[in-house]
Formats: sequence, C-alpha cells, structure tokens
Amino acid sequence: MLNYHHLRYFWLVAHEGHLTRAAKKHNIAQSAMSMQIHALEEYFGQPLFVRQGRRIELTEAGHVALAFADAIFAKGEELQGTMGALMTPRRNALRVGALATLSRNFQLTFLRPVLASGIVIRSGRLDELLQDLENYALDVVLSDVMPVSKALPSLVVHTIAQQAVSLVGHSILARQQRPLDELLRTEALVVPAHPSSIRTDFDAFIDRMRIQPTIIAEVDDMAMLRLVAREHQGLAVVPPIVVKDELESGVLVEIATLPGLMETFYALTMPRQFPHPLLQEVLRSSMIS
Amino acid sequence: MLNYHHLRYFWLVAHEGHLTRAAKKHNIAQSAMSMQIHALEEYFGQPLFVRQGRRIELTEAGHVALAFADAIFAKGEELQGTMGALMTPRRNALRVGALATLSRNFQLTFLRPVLASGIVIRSGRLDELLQDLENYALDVVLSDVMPVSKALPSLVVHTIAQQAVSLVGHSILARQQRPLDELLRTEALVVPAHPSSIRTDFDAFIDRMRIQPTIIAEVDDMAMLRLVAREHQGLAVVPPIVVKDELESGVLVEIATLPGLMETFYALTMPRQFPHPLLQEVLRSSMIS
DNA sequence: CTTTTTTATTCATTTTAAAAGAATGGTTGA
DNA sequence: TCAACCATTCTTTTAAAATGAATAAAAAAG
Repeated sequence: MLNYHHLRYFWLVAHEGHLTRAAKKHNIAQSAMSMQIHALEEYFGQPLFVRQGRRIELTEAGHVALAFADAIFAKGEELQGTMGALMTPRRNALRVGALATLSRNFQLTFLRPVLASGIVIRSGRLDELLQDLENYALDVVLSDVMPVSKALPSLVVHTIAQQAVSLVGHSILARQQRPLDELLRTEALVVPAHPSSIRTDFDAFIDRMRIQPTIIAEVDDMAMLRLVAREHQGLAVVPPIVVKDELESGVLVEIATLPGLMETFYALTMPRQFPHPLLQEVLRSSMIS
Repeated sequence: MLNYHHLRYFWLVAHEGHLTRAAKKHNIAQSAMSMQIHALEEYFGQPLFVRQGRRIELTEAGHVALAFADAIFAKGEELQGTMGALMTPRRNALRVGALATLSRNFQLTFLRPVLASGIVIRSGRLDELLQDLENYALDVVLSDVMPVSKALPSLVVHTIAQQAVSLVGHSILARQQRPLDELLRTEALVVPAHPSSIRTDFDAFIDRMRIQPTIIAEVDDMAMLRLVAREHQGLAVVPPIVVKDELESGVLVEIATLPGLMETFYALTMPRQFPHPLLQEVLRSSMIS
C-alpha cells in the first residue's frame, strides 16, 4: 500500500527543491526527510530525485509522481475545507471575499442573483483573501487585479465583467466640450491608488499622452473614492458604476471616457469537487461569453 | 494536517458498511479501526458514522468525506500503476488487452494506426483483463461485451465500432435466393458461444422469429469460428470481418444479413491523469462520432 | 589549491503513533 | 430472554517515525 506519509515528504521536498530547506521549513529533521523519501523510492523501485550538485532534482519518475501528489494533496485540502464548511452554522451561505477597494455597486451587481439565498461577504487584502480561498474558508474572491500566477498555481480565474473607465466630475462650465488632454492637464484629479489595474493603466495612458497631471488625491477604496469625487471640484478617474447613484441623480456627470482603459473584474475560485451551487449560479449569470 | 492513514481506514469501513468486517477483511484489529476513525472524526470535529443498529451508516459529512477519499485513493492507485509502468522495459508501448474471443481482424483494424509505435497485446478473459486494467498493467481493453457496470465503477467505455452480423457459408445451390427464416430453419448453424453479445442477440432474434435452428457448433473464439465456418458445409453467424480473407477469395460468401443484429466493439479504459498518447491516437481514429 | 559553507546520507537512539488483545456494553432478532 | 453481532474502551506491545550526531560530497570563497 502506498504510504501517503512518505508521499507528503516527497511532495514537500519536490516543491522546495532542497531537502534541507523543506525540512527546516516544516520543523523536521533532514534525516527524517531523507529516510522517508528513500522508503518511497524503494517502494516505487526507482529514484525520484537525483543529486545535482548541491540541490536535488526530480527524475522523470519524480515529475510524474509529483503531478499525482499535487492532485492528491489538493483533494485532501479541499476535503478539510469542505468538512470545516459543513460545521459552520451558515454553511449553505456562499462565502464571498471581496477586495476591500472594490466597488460596492459592482459587488452588488455580481451577487444580486443569489442575495436572497444567504451569503457571507468579507473584505480584505488580496493576499489575505487568497489565503482563505486556498483554505476553503471562502468560496470565491472578487478582485479587479489578476493575482500573479505564482501565488496560487491552482487558482481558477473567471473574467466576469469589463467596463470602461471615465472622467467624472460636477457639471460646471463647458467641461464636457473640452478635449481630453486639456482636461487631464488642467483639472485636479482624484485617482485610484497603487496597486490597482486602473491606476497602472492610467499611468501608462498619461505617459503615452505625455501629460503630467495634477493628482490631488489617491484613494484605494472605491467607496472612499466615490465620496471624494462627490466632495471635490476636480475630476475623478473611476468606472461609472462606482458613482452610479450620483450619475443618476445628476450630482456628477461623465465628462469623458478614457480610451483604452478598461477595468476587468475577476472571480477567483479553487478547483472544487463540489462547487458551491450558488457560485455556479452567479458565475453563469455573470460570465463574459 | 489531514492524516491519510486515518482516512484510509475510514474509507475501508465506509465501503464495507461494517467496522468489524472491514477489520477482518484487512487483518486489522477492530479496535485499531475504531480508534483511527475516531481520531479522524475528532480532527474533522464531527462524526462520520452513526451506529444504526448493528451496522454503521455514514453521516452527511461522512458521505462528503467518502467522495473525497474515493478520489484520493483512486489517484494513489493510479500513481502506483504509472510508476510501475515507468519501469517496464517496453514502457512506451501501448498495452492492449483483448478479449480472447475477439476477431483478430478487428483488433488489427483498431490497432493499425499505432502498430509501428510499439504495442503489447494480451488475450484473456474479460474479468482478468479488467483486473489488469484497474491495476494499470494495461492501458486499454478491447471487448465486444459491455462489462456490467458494477464490476468497475470508474471504467470509461468508448464505443469504437459497430458492424452487422451475417450468415456466411460456401456458395452452393441457390442459397442466397432463399428467404432468411428458411435458411435458419434448414441449415446447420455455427454460432458464437455464450456469453457474447452476438449470441445473446441471435437467441433473442430466433425467439422473435419463432425458429428452432439446428446449432451444430458453438465456438467462443472468433479465430476458431472462422476455421469452423471454412470447414463446415452449413452456415456461420459471424460479422463479415471475421472471415474477411475468405470472402475476398470467394471461399465463403455472405448469404444474408441478420436484420437488427449488430456487434458493438468497446475500448475500455481507466480515467487517467496521463493518458497514453498512442491510446488517444487510436481512440480518435476509431471513435464513432 | 585549500578552506569553508552548504547540503545530503547514514546510523544508533529516542519518541511517538499504531496495532493487538482482552474486556465491556449496546442492539437486534430468534 | 438469550445468543449473536458489532462497536467501544483500555492496557500492553509493536512498529514506525523522528531525532541527533557523525559522515560525505559538492560548490563557493579565499
């Protein structure tokens, strides 16, 4: 019978690339690591690692075994998460993590189909939320930045919406008739703070246009950005959905659209044996086809 | 960390339905079983079994856990099989198991696309071959009977060919002009033996027709059936491919087609993380679309 | 070219986890 | 009501895994 304890050590070392580092990282004597992995190699009847100088590298068999080990331990993690979720009182609720800086209106739009079915929303930083996603403490994370692929290789990225980014401000003078580059040069701007895909794209945009804008406020939270845009006499760089209410009531108007600037929204999930039914529902109704 | 040793015991007991029986079956003290499963329950924070009279039943959480355990241990088995396959000298060869009674011409037709790439063919009974398939000692099993689904729940069944079944015999008198039911009533017949899909269907056919044919030979091996058909003066119930050479040379002729009788060929495989490349090739070129 | 650092391996020893064995107690069905 | 069946619990034994120290091998530094 395959010894999963041996397999786990192999898996740890394979991902670390170094036996000693893996041992240190997990507070295990390196001798223990070495012996258990050798036991596994003996069981398989072939080496999984070859010593390549001061590091160890996977053999062909090692690569095959690692792929299986990845699958096996991913399932184990998912099992743990699912069992944990079964115990929580609101266990049928869809657990949503939302980037704290994300537009609340957007979150609402995304979640509207299942609002009545019970959901739990948590805000936080992307790394925190992804951590919880990985631990199956969350079912989905909403983000407007694509996480670096290295962070979580098994992540599933659903692109659920794209929207233009606009210059928004109070309706004064003949603002809407003035050309875009003049607006950007002369008006005081409120922009999303780094890191945010809008800001990154905006910086690239003004660099292309050779404009040095006057930025008087950088705000990472979209809800805050909305309030600042409402108070301020300058212009805000935001997707219209953020100031939806103000646009409808006429407090703010869309002065111009920033060409080529698109904000993309992602729903990030883990590959699941039993995907949350509500999650499938919202993804189906939100997917960009 | 999830203890896979505990999980395996849970898995064994869950499939057995009885703790004691599972323990006996695997030569483990029932106390050991009980304790390890309790450790798992404690780890999950909830019971996996409830005692229901003299048997134990899975809780809801238990059902969820079992589904994961199935997936995990299936992967483990596949890993073992793959590692074993890596060591064999002809490890790139496609390992084909063929029902011993299957037409050789059919096997050849199926395997022709990859004949040059190295293959290993083994004949045997279906249960033996399926056993080897499950242990990843074979990549594919060719059969003309659909295995009972209970035998191997995870089996993948590819339907790769269907062909008519004919009455074949020497070209004498005006055989080909006589009606089918007269042929079946008066001619001595050579037919495939039980169990075979052709024979089952043939029995149903003659029952519908209310015919009591004179069966003078029952042969399970198609190669043997071919020889018998060639020697014999009566008629053989076979798919034409079995006597392909004789039909082409004119030694035998197709007297009639048996309406509604179809032999179906299946390629049986296990779901694989790394399907054999040659297998994908032959399946692609053989699949009935 | 030698020394130092880093890293894997090996082995004897200790520690921990698992298995066995025996006794107990609850259900079920004859 | 009693015997058969089955799960649980406890103590003891056994096996597996972890440790710690010594060894060996390779790369980097001097």
